[in-house]
Amino acid sequence: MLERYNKAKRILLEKEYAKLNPEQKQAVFAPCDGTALILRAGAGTGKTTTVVNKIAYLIKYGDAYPPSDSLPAGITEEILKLMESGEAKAEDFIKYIANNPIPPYRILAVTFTNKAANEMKERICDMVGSGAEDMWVGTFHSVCIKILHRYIDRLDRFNGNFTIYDTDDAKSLLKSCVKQLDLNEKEFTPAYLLNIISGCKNKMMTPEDFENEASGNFKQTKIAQVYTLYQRRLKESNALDFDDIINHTVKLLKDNPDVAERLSGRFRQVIVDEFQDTNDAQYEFVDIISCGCKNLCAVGDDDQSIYGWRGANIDHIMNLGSTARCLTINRNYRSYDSIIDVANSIIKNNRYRFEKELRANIFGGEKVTYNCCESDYEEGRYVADTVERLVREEDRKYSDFTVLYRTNAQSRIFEECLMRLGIPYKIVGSLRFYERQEIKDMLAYLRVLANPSDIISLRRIINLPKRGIGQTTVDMIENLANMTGRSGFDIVKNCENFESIKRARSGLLSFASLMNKIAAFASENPVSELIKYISDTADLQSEYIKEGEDICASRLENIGELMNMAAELEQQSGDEPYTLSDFLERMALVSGIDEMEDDAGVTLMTVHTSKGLEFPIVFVVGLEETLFPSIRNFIEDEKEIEEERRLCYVAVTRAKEKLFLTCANRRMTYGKTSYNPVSRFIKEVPENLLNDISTPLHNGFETDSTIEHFERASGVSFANFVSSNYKKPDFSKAAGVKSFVQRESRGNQSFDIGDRVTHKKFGEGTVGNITVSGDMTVLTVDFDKFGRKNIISSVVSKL
DNA sequence: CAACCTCTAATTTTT
DNA sequence: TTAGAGGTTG
Repeated sequence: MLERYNKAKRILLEKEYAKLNPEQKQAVFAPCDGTALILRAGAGTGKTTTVVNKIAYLIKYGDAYPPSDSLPAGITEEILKLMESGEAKAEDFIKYIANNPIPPYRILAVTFTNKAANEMKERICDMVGSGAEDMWVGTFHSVCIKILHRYIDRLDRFNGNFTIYDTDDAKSLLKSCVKQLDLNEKEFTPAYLLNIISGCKNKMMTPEDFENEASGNFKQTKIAQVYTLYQRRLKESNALDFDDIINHTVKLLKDNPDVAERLSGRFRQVIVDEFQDTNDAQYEFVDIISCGCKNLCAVGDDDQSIYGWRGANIDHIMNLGSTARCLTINRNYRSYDSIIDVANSIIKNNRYRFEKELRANIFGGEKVTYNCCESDYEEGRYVADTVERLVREEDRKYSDFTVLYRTNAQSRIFEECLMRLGIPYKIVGSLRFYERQEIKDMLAYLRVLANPSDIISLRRIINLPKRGIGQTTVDMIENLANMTGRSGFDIVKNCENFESIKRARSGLLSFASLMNKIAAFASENPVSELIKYISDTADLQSEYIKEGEDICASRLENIGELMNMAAELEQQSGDEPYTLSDFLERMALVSGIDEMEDDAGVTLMTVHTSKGLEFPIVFVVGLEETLFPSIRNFIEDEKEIEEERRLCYVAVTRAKEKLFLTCANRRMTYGKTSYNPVSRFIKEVPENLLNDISTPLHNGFETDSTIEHFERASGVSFANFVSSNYKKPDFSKAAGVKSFVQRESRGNQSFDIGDRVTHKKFGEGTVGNITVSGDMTVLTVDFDKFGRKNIISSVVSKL
């Protein structure tokens, strides 16, 4: 009877999830026995579907799939017969089948984007109905904020009204720190510092750690000082930057084991999406919250890790594999086989990855087209012409097409060429809603209201519109706030008590009374009304009108849009009060209007932005050495070239039906003409997989001869542009000029460290370092006549 | 404080 | 090339 029961149960469950393929089902039914599950899901393999089904299964049936060793209570011959009859659904027998089902509130699902979180939540709710909204589904940041709010009393000196500083705010604060420390502002730029500090935070390195590591090195010590001050000033402003949100949470959990225990005890299953993108701090958070990964289901694809430069550490997904139960889903439902073949042939050149191959499920697609164009302009024209042609010949819609490029700067030419043919297009991800000046202005008003210590926001609005408050006064207020430990706004209110800012008192007092009026209004009215009130009372319009009618109108329109968003959120929250803090938090963590507007047009975006999306027809453009792969990445080491390759893999796997790969022999870069060899990624694709329609002269497989051809034909050194004046801050590697050589086509040359070499333009030099990546040899050469550190890409010969 | 000039640096950006 | 920042001037 037990055997019959187990068999019937299995069949019923299999039937309920019949839409999934065997690999996906295996993932859904994987037992919850305290072993981490790692689900490697290739591009286009139905990852979200699998995860969503898994969560629904856990909620409904818990750990039902493994055979039971005893019959559940109440089961009778009659019930068993019904189960076996095959006409009923598993759901009808849920109480006999379910084994320790997981209540939704004991499930945590973490994603990287709001979009992914919303989609996941929605789909699960659709599947399991009511109750599912008790699940914790959110981004790392939103989940951590939730925890921080709940245990705010454990956080030293912060209170619940804390402000979240975005990248711009963080940079402003850093700039002010550099000033305060009286450091060279050219050497210590905000962007540079933020980069380093963010890197530290991603690795859980405190200012003290950094200082210890600096061990006397002058510059490093200075950076440590900035880092220390920056953290202090954040605290004084009752503010967190994006990285702090994660870091402070981890610290909170470490310092308060009772909290950690409470939370990790609560969650019976933790699901992390895009696991390959977790940084060290995020991993630590996951580790704590999932009882040392016991309750973890990590979903991701090492081949799609493209955020290493932001601290994402691919090692997490690679290493977890040794202790976890690993499952792979590889059947691709998105693209034609011809596209899959190209994708596979590129990605297999990476060494640091799990060996796997995407398997196509849709056959008979046309060959991938490759076109090496004469110039960047030709490339643009080719794309525009092709769009136009396919719209005409195949009745395609403009919205079927997407152009993917490596850098934003490339978009211009495509815009130009599309416009010329009257083809509508849209650029995704360029200017984000919440980054607009007027939105930030309005938010700054709201932030100061909620958190009077927020010095960065205070700075922004104290003289907006103009009230005759100058830079010096603002600096002074900041100083006074720092010294007295009072909030910036408090200083403003009491400006008469401070000699140093008395001169600006009329402006300051009018600002203070304005804010008081606004505060009074805020206490009685919802956020949406408040926005309108501020816009009118503060008279932001008077400032915007100076930029012209049109700009002013559009700024006001955007503020109106912000108001609508607030109104909508208020409505959504129903009976629950919707507070200013709720709104501000959301604005800080949501990138504004998440949905891509559906107006028909060709989509233009960077490859990074395209991750997770799919399009019928895709152009991957600018496939040239130095551009894609980017020159900044392959100089340093092999690991970064692999990330570029993954990026290329991501680009290629976006295409469902048609894929075009293009590059340009000649391109304007920084105002100079450059001649780049064809991307190695093109060369990694077997020729028979590509329909090469390049003009015969430049069918581009002989990279090295292409360089020489152009150097001869044009009289322009290929090296010219790259060598122009590339300086990388902190480039403390061996001094010298770097150069790369195509080993394959030169064939007979090999180099050793110390070899003397000669170059057409740069003369003689000594080989300092050699890195082999693929069939490319990167030489670091100290050229005798250069003192400065330069990077060139060109050809040298042995002396 | 706006308008103009000069200099400089230049990937990718889920939150 | 070109956008943005910083400095100078009326």
